Amino acid sequence: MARPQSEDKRNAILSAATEVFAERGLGAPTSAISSTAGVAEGTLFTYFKTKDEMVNALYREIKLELADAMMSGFPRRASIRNRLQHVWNSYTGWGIANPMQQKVLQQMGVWSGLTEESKRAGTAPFLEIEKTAEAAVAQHVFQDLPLEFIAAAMSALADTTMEFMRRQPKQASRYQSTGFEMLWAAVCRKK
Amino acid sequence: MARPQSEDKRNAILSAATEVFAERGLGAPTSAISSTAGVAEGTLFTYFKTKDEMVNALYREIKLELADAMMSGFPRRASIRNRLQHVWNSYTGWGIANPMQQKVLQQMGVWSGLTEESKRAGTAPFLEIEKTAEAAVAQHVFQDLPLEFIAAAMSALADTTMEFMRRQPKQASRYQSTGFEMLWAAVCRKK
Amino acid sequence: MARPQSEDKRNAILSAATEVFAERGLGAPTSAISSTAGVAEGTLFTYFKTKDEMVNALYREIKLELADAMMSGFPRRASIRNRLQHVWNSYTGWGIANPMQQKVLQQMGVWSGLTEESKRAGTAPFLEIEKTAEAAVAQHVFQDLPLEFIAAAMSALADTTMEFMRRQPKQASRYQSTGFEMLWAAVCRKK
Amino acid sequence: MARPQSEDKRNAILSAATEVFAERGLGAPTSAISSTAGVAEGTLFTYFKTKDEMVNALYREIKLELADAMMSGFPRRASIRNRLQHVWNSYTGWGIANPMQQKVLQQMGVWSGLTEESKRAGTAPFLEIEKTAEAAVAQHVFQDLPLEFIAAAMSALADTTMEFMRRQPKQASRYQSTGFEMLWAAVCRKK
DNA sequence: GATGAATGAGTCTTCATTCAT
DNA sequence: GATGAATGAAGACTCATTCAT
Repeated sequence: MARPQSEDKRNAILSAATEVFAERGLGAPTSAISSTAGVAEGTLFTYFKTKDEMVNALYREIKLELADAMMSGFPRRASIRNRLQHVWNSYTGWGIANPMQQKVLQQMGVWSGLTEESKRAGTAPFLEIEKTAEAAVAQHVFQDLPLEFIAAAMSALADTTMEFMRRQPKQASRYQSTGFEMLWAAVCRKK
Repeated sequence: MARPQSEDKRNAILSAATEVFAERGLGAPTSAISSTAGVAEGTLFTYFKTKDEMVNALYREIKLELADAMMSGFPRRASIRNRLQHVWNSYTGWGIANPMQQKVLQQMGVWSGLTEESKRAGTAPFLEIEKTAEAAVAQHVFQDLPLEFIAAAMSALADTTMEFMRRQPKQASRYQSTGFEMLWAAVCRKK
Repeated sequence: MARPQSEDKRNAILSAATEVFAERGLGAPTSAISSTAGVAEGTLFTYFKTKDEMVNALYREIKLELADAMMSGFPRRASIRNRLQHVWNSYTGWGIANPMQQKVLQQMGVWSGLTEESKRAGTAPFLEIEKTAEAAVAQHVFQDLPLEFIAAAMSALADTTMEFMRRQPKQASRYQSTGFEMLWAAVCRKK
Repeated sequence: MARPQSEDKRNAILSAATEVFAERGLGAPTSAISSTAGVAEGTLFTYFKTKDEMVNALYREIKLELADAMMSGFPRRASIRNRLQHVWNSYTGWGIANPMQQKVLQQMGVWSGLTEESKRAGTAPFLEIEKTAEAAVAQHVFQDLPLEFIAAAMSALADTTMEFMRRQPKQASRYQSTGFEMLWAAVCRKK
């Protein structure tokens, strides 16, 4: 099928939205986004039916980017600890490299407009990680807890860690590795 | 003197705000709040100069309530672990008992209108806890990390835990105690 | 009859109104007036049924003061020219001494809420002056024009003169006397 | 390109504003203006950022129209008296023909929102007249007074005259010519 | 009578969305 | 498809006036 409209323009809009939302919150006007994107106000609505739909699309886009960053170079055969460390490092690394995206993601966490479908789509690309976690539970490495909970805990701890990495850039790598040790300790089965 | 400002009405407004914000986000109209509170639209503005000021007031109010809940019965003389457990239990307990307040607090975490003063006022009542943490670090029980980081990590983990306690009420107490063990493991100095 | 309410408070309100209106225009809120007057917001409405009524009252009050200033020492027996000069000097003198009152009076000139009755009441105290003018017309000193027109012309010229007296205080007395000569020339019958 | 801003619509808004302001004062709501203009409430704000800006624009527009009326057919070579008479006649003529505009102009005279820039822009087109007046002073025809004062006096006298022309239309031309004679007498150097 | 909290209609302005060009 | 003017329903906030104290 022929790709309608211009992929470039769509990206420009989402990228502008990221910038604007990071700075002014999800309440920022669409006009600020279109002007940042260098397109007309109306154009936004030829790519997205409504603002809410656009925010949902952005959510999925960012989640995909994040998944990409995390899955690239994923050491499928390494030990569980190493795989988890990869996840941790790539997640926090991505967050530091993409502060706006991460900030927007946080805002979307308390936004009521996210559709269930978006939430589902947002978690889908992390399948590989889930498998690792499943294995970890099965092998009695992790505690016997729902994967979702472990994932959420990791995400929460990572967000906290990133915030401090950003606040004290000189200590960034120390926070990153300590954060991981904390996660590992938290998540592993106790002897 | 004429009718004095009524503490009741002020509370009704803040309480309505909690309800409305929890449901519709901080972007909810003030008119929804005043009507929920059963007062005229203008009345809100005799108690708070602007909407932003009202949100800031609400933030401080909730933080105070939370501090109250956490500090009441604080076992000043108990072991560090027991003190931390008290903190954990009372925090998660409060969050489960006051889901709207907790939700609103989370939204305020990504809200740009919070004044520095409010943030300061919001952390002030947790002094006792801070002291415990300081002692824990000094006694080499906790890892050598900034207190703020430990606090943030705890708060993040607790929020996550509460979410799952709410989702699976039957497992609530299991989540609560496992969550604490995770925190304790994460935060303690490794041998 | 016993004087109801306090004359003092009424005066305080009107005086505050003068001050506030001079600075912020007739659109200024009644609350600004009551607070300047040092009374409660509601008090204003025990002295005046509505804001409009209050403005009308203020108009009459100021006009009376002005009349007082102009009629005191009026040289009833002097020549027409001297009587007119007295009027001119006392009017401009009053305006310079009472800039706020004069400013408010000007604003009321383009205000649509002035009642016909107020307008009538406002001109009444100038009867003596009118008589002078009538005499001047009768004696063929003034041109044969409606008194009202002559009065309006004088008032307009005086307002202009005062404005310049205020702008260039060092030239004030020069403006005052030149202004009068202009008026006299304008108004006298030509040979 | 999309629909460009229409000069027509802008004019419709300013014209409606003139009508509404003349009737109800500058405090009239913008909604009255937009509805009179036959556009949506929001449309007004695509043409003018704020109400104040719109009022300033209207001021300049009216002043320009007035200047146009006064400068068209200005007898550059005629005697000073004839030039002044042209000014007088065209001013009062314009005022009678455009009562709403003139009323609005008067209201703006006591309005505090006029920017300095607008005031400057408003006087600029009257340069030719100023030159005449300068010449008149230089040639010892006019009294030695600041031009601004002479202009203000003329304007004040003209406003008064117009008011009476309007009140007694049958006497209009008599008022007009008498008014001019008064001005001329007032302004000329005395022998 | 004095007070000032309470009221709610009214104000300016914003903004998502539509639609003529 | 792209544009940006047009729309009008909100939204936050103001203010004259009322009324409980």
